[in-house]
Amino acid sequence: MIDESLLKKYHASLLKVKKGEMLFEEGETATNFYLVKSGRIKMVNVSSEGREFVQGYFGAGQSFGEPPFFARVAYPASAYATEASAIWKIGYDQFVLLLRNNFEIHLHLLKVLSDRLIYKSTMLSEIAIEEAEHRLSTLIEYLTGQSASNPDAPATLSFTRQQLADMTGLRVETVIRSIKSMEQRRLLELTPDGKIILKRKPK
Amino acid sequence: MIDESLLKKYHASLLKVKKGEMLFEEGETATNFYLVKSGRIKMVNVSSEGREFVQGYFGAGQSFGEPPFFARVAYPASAYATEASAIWKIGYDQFVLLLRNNFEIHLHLLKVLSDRLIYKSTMLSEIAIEEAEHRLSTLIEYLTGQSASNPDAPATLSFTRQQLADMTGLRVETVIRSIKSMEQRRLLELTPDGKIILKRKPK
DNA sequence: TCTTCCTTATGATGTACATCATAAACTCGC
DNA sequence: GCGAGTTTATGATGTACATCATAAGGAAGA
Repeated sequence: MIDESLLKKYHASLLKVKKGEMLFEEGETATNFYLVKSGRIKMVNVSSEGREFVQGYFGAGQSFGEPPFFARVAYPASAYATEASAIWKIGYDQFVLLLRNNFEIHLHLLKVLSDRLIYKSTMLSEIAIEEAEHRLSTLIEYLTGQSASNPDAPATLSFTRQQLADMTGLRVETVIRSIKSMEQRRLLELTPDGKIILKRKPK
Repeated sequence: MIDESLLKKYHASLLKVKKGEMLFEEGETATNFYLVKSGRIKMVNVSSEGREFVQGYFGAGQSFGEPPFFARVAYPASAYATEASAIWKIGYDQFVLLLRNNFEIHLHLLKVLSDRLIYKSTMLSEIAIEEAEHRLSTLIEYLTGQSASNPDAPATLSFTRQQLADMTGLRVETVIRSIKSMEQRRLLELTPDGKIILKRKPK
């Protein structure tokens, strides 16, 4: 969303990371604005008992880790590459300067954070007060909406049941059973190979 | 955080609401930027089975409902006054104009949204993967940090156990039992009248 | 001051989901 | 092209928290 020439103008540097490589860890202080040029980044929390919660996945064109960057506090989660990636990074003063000179980007960033806040608020209330199937259908609806270039096309989801579990605070077995049950009750559809989730007709 | 004369300059209007009055409801489209002048606003989601989840409380000087306003989508939660309140409201075009002419406020807003995003992310992972007592101590730590003017002073929390329950997705009885248990194990302290929670010594 | 509603409290019981176990299909790097 | 590690799958069992019930102490308002 931010032009590369603009990033270069404000002294952004390009960081190459291998699959599995860590970008930052929970607790570190945020000093850079990150933007994915290519690849895929995963943000996770790990509980005291070793359970994982995925805050989000970020692909080409998306920035991540902005909240602690702007709030100037420690990262509330860790980030690492799930595949070889190239990441733009830019320091605080330079980025603020960029914002000062580019109102539209500044405003767009407000929208990006707002979108994310809506997602978090939605999932927060889902996980807090709704049960497994409800949580899953809300997440699935959101994810299909995200990935669909054409909102009318029956988009297939490329997330595994394990990934859905990690984003909903459920366990794989529960996700597997819930999806199976929802499929039997025609609340969602599966592709012939049984692997990919299809969104049900939009209401 | 935004000067009143500035709000007036951009044609903000002052809205007076009585205790219990609704400001907007989940599903409505967001058309105004809201800022509390005085009083207290509560944002909540209600589940299909009638369970409540509180997204947040907002007092004097705080804005609320910005995410759907900037993202130009429907509210993900409802807001109402828990006491008689006065609220500044301002339309989209006017507010964008205000931002365009006031870089510091624009940047500050980025920080406000960032702070909120960090809170949501933190609670999301807590509720998803940690158990009751852990969730509660994280929330209590956050809330005491929020309200403490002096971070060293042993701040007392003025939230009821019901309110803590509504913010953690737990039920009152569980909060009561957890707090009692934590108090007995000296993980937190209670005031003599047993009603208010004291934060433990900062580590 | 009396009534009503909220808050804290505690015990008994229920349940959605986690956990543990086991396995077949599949995909991926070497 | 073959072990190693995912992914989907299903059954048996465990448990943290919810739910239900009941009650005493306070605050609020009429």
